[in-house]
This record gives sequence, C-alpha cells and structure tokens, in this order.
Amino acid sequence: MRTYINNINNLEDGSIIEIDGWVQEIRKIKKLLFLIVRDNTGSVQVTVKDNMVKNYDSIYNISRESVIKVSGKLNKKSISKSGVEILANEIIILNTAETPLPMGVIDLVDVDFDTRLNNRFIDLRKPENLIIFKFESELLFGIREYMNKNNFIEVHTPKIVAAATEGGADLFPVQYFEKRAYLNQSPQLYKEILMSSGFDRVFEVGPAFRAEKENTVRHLNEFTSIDIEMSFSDDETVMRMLENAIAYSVNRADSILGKELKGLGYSIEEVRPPFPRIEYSELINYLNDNGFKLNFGDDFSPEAMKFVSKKYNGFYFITKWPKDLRPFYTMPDDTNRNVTRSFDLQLRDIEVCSGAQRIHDYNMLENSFNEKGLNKNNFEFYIKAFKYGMPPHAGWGLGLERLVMNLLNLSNVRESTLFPRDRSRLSP
RNA sequence: GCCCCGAUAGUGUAGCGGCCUAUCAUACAGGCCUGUCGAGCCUGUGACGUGGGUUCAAAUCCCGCUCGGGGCGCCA
Repeated sequence: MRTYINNINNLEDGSIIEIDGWVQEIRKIKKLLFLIVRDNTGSVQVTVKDNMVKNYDSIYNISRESVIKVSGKLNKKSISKSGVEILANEIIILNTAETPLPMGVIDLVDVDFDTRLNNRFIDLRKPENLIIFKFESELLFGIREYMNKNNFIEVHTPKIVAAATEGGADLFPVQYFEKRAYLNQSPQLYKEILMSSGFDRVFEVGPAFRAEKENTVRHLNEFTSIDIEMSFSDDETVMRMLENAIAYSVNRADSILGKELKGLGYSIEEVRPPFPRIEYSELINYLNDNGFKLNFGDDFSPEAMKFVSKKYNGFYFITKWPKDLRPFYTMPDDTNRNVTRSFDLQLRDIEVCSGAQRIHDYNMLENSFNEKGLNKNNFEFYIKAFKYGMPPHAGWGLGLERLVMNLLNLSNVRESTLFPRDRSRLSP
C-alpha cells in the first residue's frame, strides 16, 4: 500500500513501506546510490545498494524526474541529514523522463519566468510553487465553509452572455451559433437577478474574462472571482461579511499549512478584523497633504497606493467612491449624491475586492443607465427583474489570484495562477 | 494604446568592432569512487532570434520584423 512521504515519520522504524514519486536527485557512488524521491507531500532519501535490488543497473542509469515505485525498509536512524531513509529492495520504473529537462526542478541556476511558464508542468513540481495552490485550495475551502454557515447558496451563472456587464467594450467576443456573444466579465447582473428570485444570499466562485490590454504584474485576462450578493442588506453588512470571511479562511489555511509555508519561505500574518475604513475623499486629502496632486474624481495611481500602503499595512477599505468611478448599478450615498455607497478592499497597495450597496429601485436604475450613457435596451433581461419585487441588496467580488498573490507576498499575479492568460500568453 | 528595456548551449549568464576556434555556472553523456546529502575529481557534447545595412572585419554598430520583460492608463 502506498505511503505518502509526509506520513513516513508516523511509521515505525523498520517497517516495510512503499512510495510512489519522481526521482528528484541522484547521487551515485558506484555500488551505492541515493535517490531523493518526491511526491506532492514531500521528499525522502531512498538508498539503493547493488546487491539489494535486482535491476540495479537500470536504476543506476535512471534519469532525473523519472517516475518510480519504491518498496523498502524504513530506516529512521539513518546518517543522512534528514535522519530518515528507505533502504530499497524493489524499485519499479513506471516511466522515464527524457534528458535533458527543459528546465531543472532543483538546479542551482535561475530560470526566467517566461521559461517557467512555458514549462509550467515542471515548474509546478517545485514544492514552493505547489504550496501556492494548496494554500489557494484551503483558502477557498474556508471561504465556502464560512459562506455556507451564513446561509449562502452557491450558484453558477453563465459565462457566455449576450450583453456587457458594465457597458464597457472590454469583452471577448465569441461566436454563438449564428449570434454574437461574449465571455462574461463578472457575474454581477446574474447575482442581482437572483436577489429578485428570492435566493436571498448567493455566492459564486468562477472565471471572469476581461479583454483589457494591460501589461502589468497584477492583471490577468482570465481570473477567478469570488462573488457574493446579499438581500435586505447594506454595504456595511457585506463589508463585515467580507472581512470576517477573509479572516476566517486565511487564519484557517494558515493553521493547516503555516508550517509547510514557513519551511518554503512564505509567512502569513494573522488577519484581525475589523479592517480600517477610509473614505475616498479623506485619502485624496491625505495624499495631497503629502505632495500628490489629485482632484476629487481621480483614481489612485499605483504610486499613490504604494504611499498609502505605508500607512495602512495589511487590509483596509476605501469607501464612498465618486459616482463617476463606479458602475451604473452602484447606489448613491443618501447625504452626498456625488459619492456612492461603495468600497474597495485593499491589501497593502493592491485592490483585491470591490463591492457596494446596489440600486434596487427600477426608476433610479433607469436614470443611472442614462447618466452613464448606456442603452438600457441591451440590458432588458436584467432590468426586468427590478420591476416585480427586487429587494435592497449589496455584494462584492473578490479576486482570488490577487488575494493569494498578496497574502503570500508574490511579486506577480501569474505566480498564483496555474496557467495564466495575459496580453500575450494563450498557452499552455 | 503609449513609454522604457531585453533576446548568446537544455537552463541561467560573460563578452558590447579584430585578442571569440565565444566565458562561467548548471544540466547532459562517459569515467573513477560503498554513506552521499549544493557529493567530489577527470574527459566530452552543446549557443550568438530573424531579414537587411555599415565596415577590410559584426555576437558586438544602425534599421525593420518576431518574441519576451517592466512601467503607465485600467482594474479583481
């Protein structure tokens, strides 16, 4: 029976065990050879002596990254550095790897990110890359659990759509039989329709597509969006839901993977809500007091956000954004009609989430379309849901890759994406 | 879309008009070696993105193209 390598320590010294994995390292000394074998949980030394296995010659000539099955005796008093080894008495070569490798898994040379992405299947064999996606998986599990406990219904809305979500031109067109369709840039409109349907609380984890020609370390043309929408709710309520969901899932993932993460050079800080809330206009003033020249209505430049993140390290909300910077479905503020009941969640200098109280009144929504210069006829399927009993609602959308990137302090969002899609990359 | 920058063995680099028959590391192949663990030692294989131009001479200078990186706009 197969043992995963991280379980070896739980077994008794001298037991006969079997592992499956990749040959990561080979050290040869004529009639003795050491293989470091890796699976997705860790790696261990396998010691092979010429009189112990019958196919010694072929094992002696095995290439790195070949796949093998090893049976042998566990020696927990090994003089190897880890103190543990497996004394092999049978090794089956399941598949050999060609040489040389397109890139090394443990080589002592740098590899360009482009080369790594071109050979992502090998790149992901590196434990420090695999852990990013283990972390993402745990994080998402925690968020699901949190949402579930709070009575959210997980939904899946269409990704092939007929109309623009926010009226922009940043969509990928697709041919849908005889019609022109698009890849959805956000589940926004469908989440809102479900509020009218009485689902009350929904969340969705799914892809979002943006045909924007950015070329930055924080943009992807396909990313994973975690979205919620909540009826009979307001912006403050969904902000609390957000900070609590993040705190719960991050702290949970860290308690499970923290040790492994630390061993691979990542460290996660404990997340403690509530997060600071700063109004947009406060931030404009703060920046202008510090040498920036911003007007009300301007968006913050990356440089400005870097400056702000020196003051607010960690998570913080920027609230009450001007109307012009927000989509048509955003609820204006009751007291100041120039601003909206909206928020962005920042982690240091990067935006990871944005949300708002939404407009639920049909006439107000119609006006908003006009103000934004959008043709409401293109949104008939959406706007109809507002005529026959739409409850007040609020929600947000959280960028999964960006969240993981920032939590782990990665320098590029592509690091937290298995197979990134960007301005020039469509493969693998 | 705009602005910078880059492209040399499988990988990562040095070289930036003639000392280049191109450096070093790593990988790979072969050899020595019964306890390695960044194993060590010896031998070997392997590269100037592409098309023009300048020059007696181009990896090196100039122009186009292709591919890539970073920044900005924008945003998750």
